[in-house]
Amino acid sequence: MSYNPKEIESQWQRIWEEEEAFEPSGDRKKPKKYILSMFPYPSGRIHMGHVRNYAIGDALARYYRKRGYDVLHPIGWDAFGMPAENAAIKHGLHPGKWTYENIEYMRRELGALGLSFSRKREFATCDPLYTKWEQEFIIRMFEEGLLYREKTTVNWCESCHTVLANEQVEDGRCWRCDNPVELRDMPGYYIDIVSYAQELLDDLDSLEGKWPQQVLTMQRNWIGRSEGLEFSFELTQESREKLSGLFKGYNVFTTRADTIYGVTYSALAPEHPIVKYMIEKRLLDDDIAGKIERMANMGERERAQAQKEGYPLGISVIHPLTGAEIEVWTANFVLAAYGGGAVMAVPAHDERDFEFATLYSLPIKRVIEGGELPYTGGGKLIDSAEFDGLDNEEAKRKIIEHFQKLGIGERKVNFKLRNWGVSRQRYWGAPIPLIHCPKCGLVAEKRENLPITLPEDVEITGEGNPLENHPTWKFCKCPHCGADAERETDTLDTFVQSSWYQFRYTVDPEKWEETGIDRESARYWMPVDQYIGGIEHAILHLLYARFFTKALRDLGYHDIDEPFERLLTQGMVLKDGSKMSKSKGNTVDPDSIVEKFGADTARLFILFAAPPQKELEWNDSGVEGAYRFLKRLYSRREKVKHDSIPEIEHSSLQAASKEARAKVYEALRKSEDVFEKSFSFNTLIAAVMEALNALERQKDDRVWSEGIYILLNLLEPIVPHIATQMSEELFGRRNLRKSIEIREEVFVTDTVTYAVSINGKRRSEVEVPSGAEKETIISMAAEAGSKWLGDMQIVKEIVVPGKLVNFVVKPV
RNA sequence: GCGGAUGUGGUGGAAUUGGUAGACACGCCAGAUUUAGGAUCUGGUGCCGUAUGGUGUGGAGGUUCGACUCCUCUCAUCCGCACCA
Repeated sequence: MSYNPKEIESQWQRIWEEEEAFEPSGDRKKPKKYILSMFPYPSGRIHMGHVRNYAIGDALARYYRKRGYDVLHPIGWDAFGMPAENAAIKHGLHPGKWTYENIEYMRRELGALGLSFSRKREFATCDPLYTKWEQEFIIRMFEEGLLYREKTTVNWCESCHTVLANEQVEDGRCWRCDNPVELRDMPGYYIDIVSYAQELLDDLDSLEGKWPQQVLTMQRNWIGRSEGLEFSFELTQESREKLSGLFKGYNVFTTRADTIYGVTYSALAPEHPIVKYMIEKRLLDDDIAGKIERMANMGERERAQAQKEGYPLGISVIHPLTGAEIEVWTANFVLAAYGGGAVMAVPAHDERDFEFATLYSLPIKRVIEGGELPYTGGGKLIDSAEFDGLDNEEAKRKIIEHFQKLGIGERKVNFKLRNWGVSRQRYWGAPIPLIHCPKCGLVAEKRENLPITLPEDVEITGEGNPLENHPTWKFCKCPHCGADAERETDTLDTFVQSSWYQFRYTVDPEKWEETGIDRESARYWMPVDQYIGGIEHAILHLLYARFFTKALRDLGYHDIDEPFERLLTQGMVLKDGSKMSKSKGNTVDPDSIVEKFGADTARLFILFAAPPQKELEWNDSGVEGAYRFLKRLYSRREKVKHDSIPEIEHSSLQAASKEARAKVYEALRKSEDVFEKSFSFNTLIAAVMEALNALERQKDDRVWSEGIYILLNLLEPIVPHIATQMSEELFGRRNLRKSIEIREEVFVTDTVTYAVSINGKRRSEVEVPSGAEKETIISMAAEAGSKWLGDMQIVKEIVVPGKLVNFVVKPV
């Protein structure tokens, strides 16, 4: 009977389903492993990236299950979001119906890959039961002041009709639809992630070596901590009067307190309140006011690329140490959202300040010795009063201390990270469970009324927020005073759902009604031992999920600090050198590969073609090669004549059989490192292929039986169907139940091959009895290399045990 | 501009971490089998050379008995950040 993947695969998938083979046992005395691949968005069909992601996770889950761990390996659906709503606009289909139909379809596709997921723990984030607990967390955050409402300038995507968080703007464009982002002033909800910035930064150290360096670096840069001095520039008397006494001054932040004596002007962001006030009160020329407004309204990206531009405001501040008057300008390179939207400018030692000063012929004053201006390096201070002669690093400390002593400035830590805007003006998301009461203000919905669900009867047109437009949904009573009130119609960013799903899986499904996160289960299962997903989430999801973990911990839901112990970022699947995409027409449909070759072939190819971290180039003939290997493996059933590992006296075997056993056990020895550390499945598969090749070169039945017994054990996590089928047939699956002991004796050989090199160049080789004395080895090697040693004087002999002999020679 | 990563046959990729470079696979070549194609099997396959041999891990130096591996410089590609004061 030849290899028939379809039959074998559907049979085992059915059996696993019936046996509920992949549910965790719940036995808390067993060691645990929580293996999690990032859950998919139910877009409609799976793609090769999914296959890769889940093939890696499944291999690990199956490996640990076999090693006796209780394994949690769940799957779910990141089910809220824009595409469902777009489909609704286009086809008039309700987003919920569209989503659940997609889930149904994709569940079948993933099922056909034979992935060992816990079925009982599957959920979609749009399930009301999931929303219920999420809304409770949001209410708790609201009560603790961690979630707040504020009107600010936001990133607005006109094509998505919604606001975006900072992290979701890439190169000034929407991360989802690539539309340029506009700035708008709007009220919205924010989560105070910045108050966790320090912990989020510090705990990255504990992930060192367990997360890819690249991701750690990206997160550190995104959080962007910097330390410096914050002080206030006081306006001159005359300037105060000009501003009707409404402003005394403003704060600035600097990391270069050492250059304080080099300040020659100061600059405000065009959005700064003082600038806004001056425009409003027509304190500037109309012409200039117009130009400033145009600067302020430029998009983020546009502005970053624009030429430096600025205008004097006709006001001055007083230098806090020298008392000198300093001109105040407004400039387009000053960011409103950072450090108070104002800077002290030191053109001699800052490139931006220099460029600006040169452009507008502003004074430049050097205060640090060193190279050409602008000079940003270190050195001794000059022209800096009592700080002259100090090294600039020391001066930083001393000057900050000086400010503190005088009570005019503080040491300050600033972060680039900004608070997470979670409002979305869309329908298909989790409603924010807050209510606007004309008397009580913004209040939380009562717990017993959760979840607040979405209305079914909506018209989704893409114009405006369907919840806002719904005739009745938003009208309610205030939970405090009973007055007529209105529900919040914004829904939550979908990244909120994916920020805590890793905890939800740990809850026993029987308790899903009564609890959102169960402390005891979380303590047992968390953190996720191995998380697997794409690098594109290096900031977004991974930062939010880390933050949520800490926030929920502090709200008393569990005791975990970091959600993901180890992270593997898999590379993309490419075809013809570029990412598979419909627009390029270079996609390969997983279903058709499974249909033609079977799931095992797809899994084998994808794990064999490249290490998981690297990009993977899809190759049709490579797939056929994988299929060929499985066919060959399957046909070797006939070589197996024993139903377990037979007794073998190693020394009595012929050389080829010894060699085969050594290859088999080498593969076995390699497997632990591959599954637990390196994840280089490609090399394990190569080792298995080598072992099979070596088995074919020998004839001993017992060695065959032992070899197949072990190789199937190693292959089961990678190609589970064929491995289980053959194991069932040949060994009653006994070979899959536990790890197999390594027989060290197979690595002991009678002779060892030594390479013979002369001056580091390999010339020959020689068989040396194992255990030979150094002198024997050298003389045998000299014999083998005599052709090259003839007229030479041996200066030095180097013996690397078991490897080679190197003769260092020179002409006589 | 700043930061990070990667450069090994025609291709995907190995190399026990300083010790025989190119495992394993794809492709290709030759042969066997087959009515033919496909499939399968056997052998070969870094480059130059008929050959003894030479040469070879992006390039140039260096350390070492010995370097894909360590150091310096350099080139290329990819990724991330991008006025964060």
